[in-house]
Amino acid sequence: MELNPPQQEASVYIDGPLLVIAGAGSGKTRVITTKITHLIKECGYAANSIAAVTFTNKSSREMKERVRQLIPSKASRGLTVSTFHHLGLTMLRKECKSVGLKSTFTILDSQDSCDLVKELIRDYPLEADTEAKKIQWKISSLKNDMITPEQAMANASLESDYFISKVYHRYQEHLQAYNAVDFDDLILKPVHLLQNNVDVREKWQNKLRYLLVDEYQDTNMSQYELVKLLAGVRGQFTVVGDDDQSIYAWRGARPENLMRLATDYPALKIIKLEQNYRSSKKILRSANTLIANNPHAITKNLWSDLAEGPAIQAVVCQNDEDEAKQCVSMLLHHKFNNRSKNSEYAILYRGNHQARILEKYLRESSIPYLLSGGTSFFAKTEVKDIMSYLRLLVNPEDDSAFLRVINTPRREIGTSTIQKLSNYATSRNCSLFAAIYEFGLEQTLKPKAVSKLRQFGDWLNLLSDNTKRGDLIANVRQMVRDIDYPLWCEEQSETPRKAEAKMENVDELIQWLTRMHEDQDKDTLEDCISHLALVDILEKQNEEEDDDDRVYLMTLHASKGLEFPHVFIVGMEEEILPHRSSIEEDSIEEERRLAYVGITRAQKSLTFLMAARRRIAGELRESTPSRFLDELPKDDIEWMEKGKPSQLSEEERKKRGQDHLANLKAMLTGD
DNA sequence: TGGGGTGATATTTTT
DNA sequence: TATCACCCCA
Repeated sequence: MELNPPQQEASVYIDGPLLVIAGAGSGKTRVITTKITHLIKECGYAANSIAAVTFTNKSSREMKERVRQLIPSKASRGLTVSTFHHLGLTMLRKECKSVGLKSTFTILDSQDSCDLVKELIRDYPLEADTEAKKIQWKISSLKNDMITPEQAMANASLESDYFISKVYHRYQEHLQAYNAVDFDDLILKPVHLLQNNVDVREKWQNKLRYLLVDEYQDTNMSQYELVKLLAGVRGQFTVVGDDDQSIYAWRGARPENLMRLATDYPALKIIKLEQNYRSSKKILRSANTLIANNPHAITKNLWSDLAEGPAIQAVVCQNDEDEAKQCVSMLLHHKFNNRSKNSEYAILYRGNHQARILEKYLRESSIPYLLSGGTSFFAKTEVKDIMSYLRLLVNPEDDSAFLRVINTPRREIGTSTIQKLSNYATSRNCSLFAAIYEFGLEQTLKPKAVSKLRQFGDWLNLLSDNTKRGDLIANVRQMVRDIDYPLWCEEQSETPRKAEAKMENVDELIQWLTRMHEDQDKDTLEDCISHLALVDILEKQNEEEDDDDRVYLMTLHASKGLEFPHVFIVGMEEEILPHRSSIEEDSIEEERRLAYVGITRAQKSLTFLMAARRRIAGELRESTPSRFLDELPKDDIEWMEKGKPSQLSEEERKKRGQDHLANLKAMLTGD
């Protein structure tokens, strides 16, 4: 398939900074990947001087894959396709000395940093009403806005803000002391480095001579700054985004960054991709009509060449149970009539809790589904355990890893021993690991406890030595054996099946390590581990499980960037789709964009569902149809009411419903 | 150490 | 109303 004229223009334009406004389904990834190959093949750019930046591991993987399809891997060797955070990490690894980090620095995940905040506010029990999660969130917001603790303290007008900035200050001090960074630092530290160090800045500007950024409307302040610093005055970059798909302002994204570019780079060229290759005319018209209710800095007229398509359905159900039931039954009907596969359907909703009831009915009808947004692979205990061992192996000073691992599996080192060890380490201002071998420890601890600790320390030292010399992966496997981890898994699981699943996860982790070790020429364990900490294997697992045919179940947020032939959006009600708090905070526009994102996921058919009554926080409440439904073109929407109580008794209806489902199932399976 | 009882809490989430 | 984190006790 050929590129259309604006796509073509965007992929060959290299005379200066370029902003591509890419409407939903307009083929932006194709433009980016084509442009990368164009830069390498036609414009003489070395692959290793090009960086394409995305937000998620998933999209960066996808982009890598698509580049691979376009040019031989030899030609793209050295090309950077990574997330913002990966790019930041790469820079930090190379420049850690300049920002006061030892090369062994570790990355705290959100759980770790939350624990750290919790620890920090423990000393202020009076202020504990604002709990750790919220404070962590605010610290993160400040960091995304590039506000230093000092600035935050100076700006704080409220007592609570002042408190938060004080915690922020201490938080940063502790990170420094731990030789650790959090996710936000992966962007922020490189930004500060490039701002303050001309040599380093020029070095990176010369290394990365062309930048491409995807989903630009999702960049926050620090990411904007990073791109700007890397691009420099030369301004050789292409950014792609869509202001109508900005749905992450609540976590610091600044969609106005799109237009800010025009100010910062007067030479900015703007190209719009307005042909949609995804949705039927009716679906696209609905999306356009809806989003026209938002103010626009950039006008855009998305059009489609595809068929008119079937009417969009809006189904009013009795209550939330009924809504889920109708949704599943309509899906089943549709599937039967169109002989389609489960994987052609997606059910989208505003909040994760809405998934539960859908799951219930999907299970009842034995429809397999894929729920996105479960516990991430790295949040699983077994993975966290092994990761902590690995982190400790790389950096024995990593206290949080030490604490997690010291008595897992059990080593008969109890809380009181650890408490004393920790006190001692604090007084000597050294790491927990270092404290094990201090002479003074014998005064506070029983000899038995000391010998247990040293036994652990000796083991770790030996393993660490072996790892430096011998085969990395073999040593990791040896470690898992040494600690009898399979046995521990069995003890921790109710069923042998679960223990097995845990060990499979451990194995998956090691396999990832192996792969990384082999193909990304990361020869040291520490490189592998720090990279691994940034990769979400869950996504990978999902993809692998994808080949069986399942209905997709996900939030509207999670659906961005995806497409499905048939889409159901449930909970089209006031206080849910414009969410209640968004109504209160007067941020309807982002909610409208969220609805827009949902609608534009659909290729062929689109169905809205709503419940006339809904259980919210245990209370049955009347609900009003979402205002967004009123904003859609009337002629394209077909309204219907379902689940009206008939003369039949509740029992009878229930039975008929089940019979109906059973019939459908029989038709489908007994085909 | 794990289970049970209790109380708070109820958007969206990636790295 | 349902879930979850947290705490305490055996």
